[in-house]
Amino acid sequence: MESLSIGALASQTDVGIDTIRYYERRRLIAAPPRRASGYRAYPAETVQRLRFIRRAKTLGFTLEEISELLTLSQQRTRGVKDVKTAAQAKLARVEAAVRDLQRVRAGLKKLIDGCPGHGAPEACPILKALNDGDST
Amino acid sequence: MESLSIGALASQTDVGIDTIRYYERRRLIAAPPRRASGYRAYPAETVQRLRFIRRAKTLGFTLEEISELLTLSQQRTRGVKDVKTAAQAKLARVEAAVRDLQRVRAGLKKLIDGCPGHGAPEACPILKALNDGDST
DNA sequence: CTTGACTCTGGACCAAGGTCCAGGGTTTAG
DNA sequence: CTAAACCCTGGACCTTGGTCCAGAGTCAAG
Repeated sequence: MESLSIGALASQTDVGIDTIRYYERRRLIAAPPRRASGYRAYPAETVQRLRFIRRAKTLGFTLEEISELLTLSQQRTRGVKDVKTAAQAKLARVEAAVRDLQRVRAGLKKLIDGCPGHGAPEACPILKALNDGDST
Repeated sequence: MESLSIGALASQTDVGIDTIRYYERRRLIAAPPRRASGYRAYPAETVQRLRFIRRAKTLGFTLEEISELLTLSQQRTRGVKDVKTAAQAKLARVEAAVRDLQRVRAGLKKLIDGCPGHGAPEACPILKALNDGDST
């Protein structure tokens, strides 16, 4: 059996050593067997697991959510349904976040477009809106 | 001169007492004069200032950024230009965040649409993408 | 005067996701 | 053999924006 030191694992997955140990504490990856010296000896498939985590993170999943995905993905058939459901729920949260940010974007843009960029503070709609309310 | 206790200020602005003291530590609001008892005695205009902060927060500004806005808005004419510039910079950051989230949204949606929702894990594009990469 | 509501300070604590450190032991190349 | 590079543990620390607490003092109403 090939086994990897934590350093080798870190460089193959581009995940920091401290982060790998942190994931172990968070139980995202199993505690690996140890050598006589106490060094962690990872089975090769841990590479896959860490890459899974990395990719899920770029999709915006939290570690908590990834933990659930990992558990679900282990179940042969039931898992697939639940994974899809979880992904759909996440999609809904992402879409809500997009809408929130777009509302903010529109508010900011409106203020900026109305601001001459010079003159007295009273003439600046940005300052005016912040001071007087009506910051739609 | 009217002056407000911290509790009165809190209820007029809908900002928590602890939060007001926190803003004082963060120097978003000036340390007010004290009564003989040590109680804070706020001038009436602090209400405006706290509302300014609240509105800027709903526009997505961080406390750090709000601190800058407040400083800038105090300067008579130079301030207006800089406030506009700061708002534009913030708008750019918000727009970048929207784009990031939309990229995530598209990635998630694609995976979900390709997932049958049942059957073997190998047939699920969500799990496949997370395991094998290519999670565009 | 008494009671309850208010305020003070300093510091601890929370989420999330790590990062870094000291003070050791281990492994490996030369 | 030695030095560099690696690894171990436990715990402290970071960011952001607060929130909560204890133990003490103060204020207003009745």
